[in-house]
Amino acid sequence: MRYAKDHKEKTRQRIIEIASQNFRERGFEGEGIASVMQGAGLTNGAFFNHFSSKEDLAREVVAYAMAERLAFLEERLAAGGGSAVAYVESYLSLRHRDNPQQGCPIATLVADVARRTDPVREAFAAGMDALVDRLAQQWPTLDKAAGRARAIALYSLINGALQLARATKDATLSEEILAAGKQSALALIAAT
Amino acid sequence: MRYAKDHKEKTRQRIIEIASQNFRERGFEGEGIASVMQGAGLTNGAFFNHFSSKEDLAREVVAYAMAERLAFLEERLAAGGGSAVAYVESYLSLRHRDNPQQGCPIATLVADVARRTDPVREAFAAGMDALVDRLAQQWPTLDKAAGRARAIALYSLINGALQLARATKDATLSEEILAAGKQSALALIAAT
DNA sequence: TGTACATCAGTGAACGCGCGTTCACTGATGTAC
DNA sequence: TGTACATCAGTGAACGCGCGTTCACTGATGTAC
Repeated sequence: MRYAKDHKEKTRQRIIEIASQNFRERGFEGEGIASVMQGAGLTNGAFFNHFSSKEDLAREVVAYAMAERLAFLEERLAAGGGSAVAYVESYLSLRHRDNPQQGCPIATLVADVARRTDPVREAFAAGMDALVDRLAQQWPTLDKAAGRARAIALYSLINGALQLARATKDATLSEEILAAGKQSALALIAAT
Repeated sequence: MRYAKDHKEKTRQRIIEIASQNFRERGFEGEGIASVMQGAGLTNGAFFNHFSSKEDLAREVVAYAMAERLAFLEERLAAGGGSAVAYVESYLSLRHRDNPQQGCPIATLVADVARRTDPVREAFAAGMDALVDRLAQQWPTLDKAAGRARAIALYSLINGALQLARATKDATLSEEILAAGKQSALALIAAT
């Protein structure tokens, strides 16, 4: 073969990584294939050697970003001695608000996903389910359904607050939202 | 003058109403001017008699939809004898999940707003602020800051859950999310 | 009252542009002998 | 080892299309006299 055995696979992965940042920053519809390929150091024509369509890339990006997020959650929980407090605090920080391109894909892509085709939606649902399962372990005394319910509520709350804070970024309201979200999320974590 | 005094104003309003539905359903970038105008029974050329640009329409739509939502919240609170329970239950219903085009503009437009220009964002922040103030009255025993904090947390939670339920609509996860969101939201309303 | 004119909301074709996608071609490298 | 060939990731121009926006024109109606 012409290149090292994993050359093509590495290129494909690079495209997915760039796209996962650009899609998070500008949305699926706000970011074009040519721009993604340029970011990966390639020209647009090479795109279709790797993906059958933009929608195909969207599916890969959602799966990749959600898996990456799960790994990040694991790491943060481990660093916090099993507690989700540190995770929530970084989630509702100014740093996360101002850097969507490498932040939680739920907050940046959920609205886009709701408008896309089944394969993209399925990838999102699978990633979401895994995140919920992992976060539910935060409350070992709750049974499975109750743990998942609380994890879902927590994700709804912090993801909803983060999106609101981003949309109101220039108003004082934005920091009020981050603070209120944090307070309520910490109470939810600590509830008996 | 050629038409009745308020003819142009009525047309303008009709365009805003159609656009507010279509933008909620397909996003700002997923819906075109020609399609909005066709929905209003006009051709695309007439658009610029009423708005200076698509971004200008976006600003009007956000202001309109947020004001409409405030009126809806008022009405629901009044119907519920001042309680937000009925509002939350309708918010996290299958009916609302499946009809974004006439539902809460926060859930459908917040991600789009975060990526738009200042005028659109300011309209959103103003509408959001009014909604928070109104919902805060739900807890007359709390002081102003605490009431707003709780209103913000409640909006973050239900809006976040609704978006997640929409993105996972075809999976069983979707109804699990609605139920978990409802349970947690009702607890938040009732908290002392 | 009747008629000529002014107004201006709306029409519809055209504009340049960027999009997703296609495709004939290139050229660096691995393989065969 | 050296050389001819096969492979295929990547190039770059082209495609049709829909977008936001512009503009010369239309024609229904109110106004002036």
